[in-house]
Amino acid sequence: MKKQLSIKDIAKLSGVSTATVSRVLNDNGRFSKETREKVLSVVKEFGYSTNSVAKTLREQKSHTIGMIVPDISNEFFSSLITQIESYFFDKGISTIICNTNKDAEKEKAYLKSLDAKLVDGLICISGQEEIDETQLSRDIPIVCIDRQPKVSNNIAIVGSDHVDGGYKATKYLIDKDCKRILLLTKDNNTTSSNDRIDGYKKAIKEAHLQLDPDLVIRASSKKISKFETAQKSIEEVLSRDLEFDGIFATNDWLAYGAIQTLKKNQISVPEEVKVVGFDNDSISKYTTPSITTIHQEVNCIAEKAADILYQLMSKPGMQINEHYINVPTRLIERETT
Amino acid sequence: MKKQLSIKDIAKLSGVSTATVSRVLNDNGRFSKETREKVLSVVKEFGYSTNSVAKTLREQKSHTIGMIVPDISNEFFSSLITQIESYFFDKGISTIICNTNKDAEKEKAYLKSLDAKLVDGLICISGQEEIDETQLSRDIPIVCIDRQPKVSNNIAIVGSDHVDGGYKATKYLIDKDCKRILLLTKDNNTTSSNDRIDGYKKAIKEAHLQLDPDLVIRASSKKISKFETAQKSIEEVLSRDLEFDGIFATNDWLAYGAIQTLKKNQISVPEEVKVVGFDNDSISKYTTPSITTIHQEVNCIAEKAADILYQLMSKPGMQINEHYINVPTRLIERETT
DNA sequence: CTCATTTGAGTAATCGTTTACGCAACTATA
DNA sequence: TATAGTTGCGTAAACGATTACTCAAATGAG
Repeated sequence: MKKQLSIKDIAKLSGVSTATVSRVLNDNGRFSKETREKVLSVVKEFGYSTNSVAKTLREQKSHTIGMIVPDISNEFFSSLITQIESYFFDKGISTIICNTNKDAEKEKAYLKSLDAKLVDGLICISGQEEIDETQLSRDIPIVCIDRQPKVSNNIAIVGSDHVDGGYKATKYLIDKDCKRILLLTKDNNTTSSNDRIDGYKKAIKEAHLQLDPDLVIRASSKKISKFETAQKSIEEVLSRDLEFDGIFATNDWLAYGAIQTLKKNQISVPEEVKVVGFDNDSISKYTTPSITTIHQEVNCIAEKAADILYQLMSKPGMQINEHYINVPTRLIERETT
Repeated sequence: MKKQLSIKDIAKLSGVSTATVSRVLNDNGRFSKETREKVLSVVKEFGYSTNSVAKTLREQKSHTIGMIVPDISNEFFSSLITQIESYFFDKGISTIICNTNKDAEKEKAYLKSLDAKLVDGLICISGQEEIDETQLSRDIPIVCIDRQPKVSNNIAIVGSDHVDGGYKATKYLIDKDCKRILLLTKDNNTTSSNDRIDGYKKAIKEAHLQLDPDLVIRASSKKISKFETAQKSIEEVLSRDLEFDGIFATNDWLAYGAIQTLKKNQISVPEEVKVVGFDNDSISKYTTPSITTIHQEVNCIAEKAADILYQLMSKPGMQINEHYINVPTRLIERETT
């Protein structure tokens, strides 16, 4: 049965006080070279490592950030996570990733738990509603990605310019001579997809095309994958004999599902219908035909979010000068248009 | 500036001692109905929530488990994570997910950090080497998934029966009349892929086919995606004019990459070459042709792992009776065979 | 040699909980 | 009316670190 060694044990073994051991380990305060050697050798020999719970309690600082994410299996999210986590790791800060599975209750619970764990910062990625930072017991620095806070007191919001992304995608289809463009999206209510839809509408209006509500499909995605959601929606649309010559899908898996369904119905892409997706997910790159899509600059978003959060954490009381940081998107032309 | 309330504040506000507040909040010990009401109302009014760092320090129990995973963007892993996390969430235990990005140093650092955070249990998923549980300062219950511990003292190892999976895949190709089956795998050294290869060899030998080392491709996957890895390997194989009529790829993205590359080279699947993948990743289901694959029972693996860990956590000192829990795989027939 | 300064290290308070222990005030029993 | 048992709650000691205060000893300046 292993027993964790405490700083007291090390103090006793090195013949000094706990204060001295602490000073040596944190290289903070005064001690002679000899005591240093002595303490370090004891630490090494007996394999002591500091109890970070006690350290956190005393310092009121956990050297840890929390990250709330709706779905780690989403490629865009997992890239963000990986990069942000890596950024903070290099600074000696560890990351607690909380996967809420899009469950609002779970999100609340995790928010509370992170708060109680004294995390030094918070990154909140996407989600159905605003993030409710009001229930936090302390003023924790927060950065949102593709998400709004409830009271945007001193919270930065980083994300792609989704309106412009949606606009670019739609405009591109229009330029390719599409007249009736189907908008395919899931029925969840994230700010990012709403923005993309706004971009779509903007482009349609600007081109003086008819904004046909029938062409806007908010597909229910209960318990089924995005692919299947798209499949079902397109089958349904085809059965209604609704005419369309272009599809803007608000993510690549929807686009992919749509394309496969069109194929199955002997409708050729891009000849009869052109398709644009969103996210530049691997699937868009590797499928045949490869999917024209709107690329989000994940690296840039991750870096900006991490940078801002780190600054907020380092300088308590710092005020954010820019609340919204919009990162431009990029259209990637591929075979579906 | 918000200041976190402590139990002392609540005690003062309710006119009782901290002990009583604690007893009420944990419903543990004796107190009158009136004090209960009083304390709870104060708690509600002032929005107190307990500091779990202090609680953890005092209880020597964090109600938290750690999970070490090489790559959260892998679909199999992210399913495991989601399910295990959900299992423990329901039991009031939160999960810290650590993404090591396949970096051994990072893994060590995170292991140490989780140890220092006093996690009550540990799940270690896959990885290049054995998990080095010897550097832990306490006896933390551990369950490995597709992974070996360094000293398998009292550690359960859960996972698919990869040998059998590899065998099934290969045997199936053989039954479909393939004579020269290419094995396509990444050059990383995980136990699971090694096992799959063993299964391949077993099937080949059993059928008295020639075990041609040229047919075993361990593709280098440095800095490129699995798809590209497969692409490169197959191009290379084709340029060598190596003959083959079947491919067993140790995961679905490799299979997918291989299929697309064959197509590009006017080799038809399944007519000229039949392909079997592994994992039953979404891609295998949704691509055309859909990929025959070996399904891993993620739900079952996740549940078993979680169950065992939870038991070990609940009954300290409990001995594991079964060290290896092998979950059978299932072949899913699709269009590539 | 004297007095001021620097150096090294110990003492004890603190962070916010939980809980063993003790004790007064009730309640119940005979 | 004693006495035993129960109930409600407060006191204080942990948990394992950090750090503000001390203070003796060593060092330096004049």
